[in-house]
Amino acid sequence: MSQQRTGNPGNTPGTPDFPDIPEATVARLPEYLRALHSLAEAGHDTASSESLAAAAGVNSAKLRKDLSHLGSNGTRGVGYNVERLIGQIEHVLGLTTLRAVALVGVGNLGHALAGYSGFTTRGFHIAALFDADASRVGEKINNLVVRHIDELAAVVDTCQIAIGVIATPAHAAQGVADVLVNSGVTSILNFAPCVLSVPEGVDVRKVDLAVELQILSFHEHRKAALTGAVTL
Amino acid sequence: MSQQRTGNPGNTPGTPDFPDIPEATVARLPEYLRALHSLAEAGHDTASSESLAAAAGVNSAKLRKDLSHLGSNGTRGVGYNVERLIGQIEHVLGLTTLRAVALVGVGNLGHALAGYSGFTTRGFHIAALFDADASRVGEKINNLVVRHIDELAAVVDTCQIAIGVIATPAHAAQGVADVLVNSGVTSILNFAPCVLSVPEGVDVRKVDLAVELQILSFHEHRKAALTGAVTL
DNA sequence: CGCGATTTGTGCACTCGTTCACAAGCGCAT
DNA sequence: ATGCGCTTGTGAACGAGTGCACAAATCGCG
Repeated sequence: MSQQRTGNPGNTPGTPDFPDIPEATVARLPEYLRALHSLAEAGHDTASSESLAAAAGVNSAKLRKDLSHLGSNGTRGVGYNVERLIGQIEHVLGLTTLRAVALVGVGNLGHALAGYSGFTTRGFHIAALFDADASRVGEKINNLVVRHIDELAAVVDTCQIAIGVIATPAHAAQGVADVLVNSGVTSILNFAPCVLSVPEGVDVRKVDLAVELQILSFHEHRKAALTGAVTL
Repeated sequence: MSQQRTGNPGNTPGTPDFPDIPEATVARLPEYLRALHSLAEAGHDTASSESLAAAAGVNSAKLRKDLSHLGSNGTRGVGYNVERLIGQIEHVLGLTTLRAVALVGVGNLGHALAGYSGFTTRGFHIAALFDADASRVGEKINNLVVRHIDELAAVVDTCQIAIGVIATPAHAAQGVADVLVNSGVTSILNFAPCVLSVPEGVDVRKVDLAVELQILSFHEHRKAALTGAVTL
């Protein structure tokens, strides 16, 4: 996974109401949430750490430790109450309110993201689409009209948008990030293959699709070298 | 970043020719590669660890240690030879040969991936598209015709495809993974929000776009709680 | 009511990754 | 040729994350 984090350099304060949760745990909570939803659909109303861990693809000790961070209480001898745990994780992740997201760049990837149902079904609402290309402005995708990027500040402000998604070419990404930040966005998901510089307090996560393939390529390469060596 | 790894449980053998490289380092190499290309385009022929680290968004000590793992030699007092280092990283990542990739699922996301230029420009060649939906078969995307998934095994075999990308709905993903593995694919990039079970020796990386947003949501939530507390 | 089966929560040891700080090496100017 | 400034490579300290193993807690049943 490729990612880039900024802001809050290491020290989660840890107020009583807001226990400090390790970043590694936070990164796994969404996966647990997905697994829980899947178990709930299958009719389970409780789940043991063992079964839940299997559904989430981790080992059970790690899962228990992770859940312990959010003051969770399963019942010993029984397991976790699925519905209750879903609620707890959603609360911690801040998914109790639908979050509005601004998507910038409706090229190949942006277009797909705009239509991706996974966002809407998991706590997010794509509130507005933007592009710098005037010829794309006005286009309608999924009942949302594409606006020119100059309107971004105004829309972000009126819609109370805190999260921005950048799906532009790399050369445009930093400029878009600046506009987003100046408009009040404090979290950015960046699909452009470049490093963004943002002021402290703004979180950036980076997803680079080619990077994932290159990591796989490494393992392919290694496997090939090893089996080759074995054949000798 | 959300990811899922399988196979080679921890122990990279580390043959003399193939030094054992920590997974964390491997995950950063593609980013260094991108930064190097960008520096090369800008006309630099050498780069210090400091400047390269800045371009890649890491600190210089980490970068130096990472590069030291691949027996790299920069020159003290000068820095790294950009072209040479590009070659070295490409070699380690196995990017010296163009790798063929099979893409399964040409829905919203798959469609975008098929057209994503970032793959082709960075060492990969999408060799074939597949879908289970007969009404999509025959459709042409980017000069590639969509084939029915039943043809997958044959095509993977004749084209020597080792990497598969799954961009199907979650419920279809495991089935597709099984077909891929049985056809000889040994690395899978999974965009479906579910855990795949694959035999040992097969590598799986998972990218879940909604998970990234949910992680950002957590930080938003935390920031809101903190500034709220400060205002009190 | 008590006992055994089961499962959580967690202290501890350990591995892995990061960061610091500095010695060794290189080039250039004098 | 020598010394000086710069940069790499790395040993060592540190910190975060993982996994084990077990005590504490809960339920069901006799």
